[in-house]
Amino acid sequence: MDTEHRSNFLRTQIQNDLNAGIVDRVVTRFPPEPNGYLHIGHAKSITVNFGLAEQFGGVCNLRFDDTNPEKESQRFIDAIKSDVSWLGYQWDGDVRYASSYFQQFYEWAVHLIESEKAYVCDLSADEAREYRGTLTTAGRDSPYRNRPIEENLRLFESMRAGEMEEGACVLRAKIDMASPNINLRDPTLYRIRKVAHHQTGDDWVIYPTYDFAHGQEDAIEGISHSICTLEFEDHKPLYDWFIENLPVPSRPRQFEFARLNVNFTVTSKRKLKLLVDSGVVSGWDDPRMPTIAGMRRRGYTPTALRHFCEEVGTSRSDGVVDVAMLESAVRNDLNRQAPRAMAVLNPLALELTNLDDAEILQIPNHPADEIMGKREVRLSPRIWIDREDFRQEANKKFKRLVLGKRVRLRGAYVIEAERCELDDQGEVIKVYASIVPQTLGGDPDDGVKAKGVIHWVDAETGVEAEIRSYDRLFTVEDPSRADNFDDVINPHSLLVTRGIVEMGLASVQPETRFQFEREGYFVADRYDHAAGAPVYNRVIGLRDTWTSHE
RNA sequence: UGGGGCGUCGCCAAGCGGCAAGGCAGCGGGUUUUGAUCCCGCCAUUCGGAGGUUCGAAUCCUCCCGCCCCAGCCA
Repeated sequence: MDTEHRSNFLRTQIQNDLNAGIVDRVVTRFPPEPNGYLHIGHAKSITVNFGLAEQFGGVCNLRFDDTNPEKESQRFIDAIKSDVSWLGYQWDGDVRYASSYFQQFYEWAVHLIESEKAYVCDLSADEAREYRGTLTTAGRDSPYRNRPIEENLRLFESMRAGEMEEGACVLRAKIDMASPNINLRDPTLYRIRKVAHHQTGDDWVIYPTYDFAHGQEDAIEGISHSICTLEFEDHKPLYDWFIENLPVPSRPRQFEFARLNVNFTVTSKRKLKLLVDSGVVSGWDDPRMPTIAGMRRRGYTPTALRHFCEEVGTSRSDGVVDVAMLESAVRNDLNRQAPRAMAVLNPLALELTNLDDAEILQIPNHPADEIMGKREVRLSPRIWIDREDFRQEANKKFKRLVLGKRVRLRGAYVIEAERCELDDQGEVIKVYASIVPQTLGGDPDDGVKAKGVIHWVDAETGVEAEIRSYDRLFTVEDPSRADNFDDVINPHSLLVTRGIVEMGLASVQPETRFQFEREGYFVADRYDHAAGAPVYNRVIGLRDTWTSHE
């Protein structure tokens, strides 16, 4: 799919493994827990995992890491599958579920008990924490640590049979309570949770922890490179311990990369959920959300997202990527693939005093791509222009319409403003202008060129549309550090107005993207746009190197 | 002051002992019926700091400094 690959440590690692014959086929996996919507950080993980498989001719699985039924649901599974597909990736075979390996995990847990490497511990959560010690002091052995194998077997079976209450006990690995790596201080393998599971129903009342499940899931699926984020590096010794002490079918290895952070946005499920629950945004797929569903609705493209992830690279150093990089990727793709059209966001009436009958003009859909063809646009005596594009007087830097001066109507004639009407407040309510003859395909004969070009929409055929202009959700670079979310929410992140769009824009399919010339990129809303009642979201404005110079 | 990571241009990031890629942002200039795009040019004698090894170090060694992660029966 994407052909250019810049160097990074994962690609180097995999290439070396292939060269050395350590692996003969690359198999990766994207393993989300279905407890929320995917966000930009997951997009990174998806492109890394699927991208690596693609580059090296391997495959990538989509596996739901559903070991904690309390927070998970089918709704999230559906949303995640949809997001991955939308990004343009196809997982190998069927979707996998950690829950479909529960019986195997149970048997492996019994295996550990039988080899005296796991035991049932009756310590309460609080007691266990106390026994665990601290970062600088060793932990103490649980008083249940040396229960006989038979007793452990009996107790574990009892846990599984639902004869124990939640929290009464857990199954723990017997490793080293004095390890400087806290993950090795007899970690929990199984806990009792008497809740129905979205996939396995009431089959189980004990569920494996991430640590006990993940590596074995990878082993079962023959994952060659298990890629995760940096915070799991401390878990690798444990990951390897299970692989070494269990009769697993393969020996996957874990590699970690730094998670993606983007300034002016938050990427933690907890905080995103807070935005949704507090009503700051309309939902997980609100166009201002950094969720994949949100960015999709905003009008971002899969290609832009994939290129963005490739451009930021994959390394092991923590960093914060400038959101401008994401916006650049979006503009870059849209500039290439979005047809041009005209829409007046802030309508001001203009009458062409010397145009008797309407004309049909042929206007190119893309300035650099003839293949996109041309469209017919009607020009009648009454049109709309943007209020920002007219001034009664202005200095020479103002390249738009000024009384007594000329400007080019995009794709049409050069016009000259004659006079304007004001209301009681002194606001301009209508402009009268005349067409300069012979200027359809060229400059005026008298040599007085137009100062600039403005967009317009025919008043007779233009259609009123709802325009949703989005801006960044937060006012500060690092919103996650704010004490109170309310202090850093941008109160102007959504501005709803009514504009006039050219006729053709009213009947397109939802999610069709355009560049509204001189304004920015817009997308017909995925849900609310309808023929005859157009709703457009501003994806991103055009790059602007001028307003700050005025 | 336990363990594990990371420090290369404002931001991201290549580089793996031979003399600092690229992208984003920024700044100049050109083209332009989008103040867009496109094009051209500029933008780290220097790689967290200090020593050392070497003919030669961002790359190897030592010490120091800074930042991130770990004490869920979350993932």
